[in-house]
Amino acid sequence: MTRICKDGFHEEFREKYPIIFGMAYTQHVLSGRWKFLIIWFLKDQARRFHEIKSFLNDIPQGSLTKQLRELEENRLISRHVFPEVPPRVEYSLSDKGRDLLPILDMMEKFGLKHGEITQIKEA
Amino acid sequence: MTRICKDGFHEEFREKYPIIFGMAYTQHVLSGRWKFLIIWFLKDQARRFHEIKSFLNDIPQGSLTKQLRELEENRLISRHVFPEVPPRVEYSLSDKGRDLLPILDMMEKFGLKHGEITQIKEA
DNA sequence: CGGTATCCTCGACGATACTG
DNA sequence: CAGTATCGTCGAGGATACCG
Repeated sequence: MTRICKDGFHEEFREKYPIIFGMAYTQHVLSGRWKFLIIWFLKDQARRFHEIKSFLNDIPQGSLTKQLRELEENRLISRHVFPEVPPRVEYSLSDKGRDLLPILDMMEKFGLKHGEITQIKEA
Repeated sequence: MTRICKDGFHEEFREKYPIIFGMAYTQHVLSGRWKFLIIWFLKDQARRFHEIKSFLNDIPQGSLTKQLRELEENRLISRHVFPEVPPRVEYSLSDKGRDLLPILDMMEKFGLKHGEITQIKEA
């Protein structure tokens, strides 16, 4: 019987249980409340820090920075610093990040087909 | 400019920003550490509580119950109680849950293609 | 403009014990 | 067998202030 260990997508899983490894890895890189929105927002063009922040208007700067750093560590996006004053930084999708778009697309279709709002409290 | 509000996939989003609503909803129903593994495990056949627990051997009973309840609330799985002693409960995928399988499949492919292990500490 | 640095809250997750 | 009930931990996310 296949058994899952705590470390989720530990390296040994890649050979032993590739399916689980694959799903767990993808869930991992997309984990976080804003990541898939950021990826979707970058799909057509590079965007500046402030543009992303405006798009996600409720996100605190600190959180956005953290999410962007994680996306960068996982090579889903690239960060481009222009040596200008005032500073200017652009984020764009990498090829790896672009490979996620079909998944986001299917998630969108699933949500639109099946989405029901239950148990959402009013603000 | 499209702007995201805190409530994520609030009802009004369905009309205003269907793409965001769809992705957010799908992320929501799949949120949780074990859910996509449970769905994947149920893909071919109904499974008893204990079978699922054995598959996810590190999961505490309480956590498993909670994940199953949430999946059931979101209509991704069905719960079937057999009136026997000792009790017997089977979980199976609903049609809605089955619609997630292609997404899990793509997540698997993405993970296998791009998965790199970084920053995982040894147990 | 595009960040860091702190501190805090809150809920997911988990460990353990008990039950119909 | 398949759950509840309770309590504790831990870290993501968020609020706020300051910086190159």
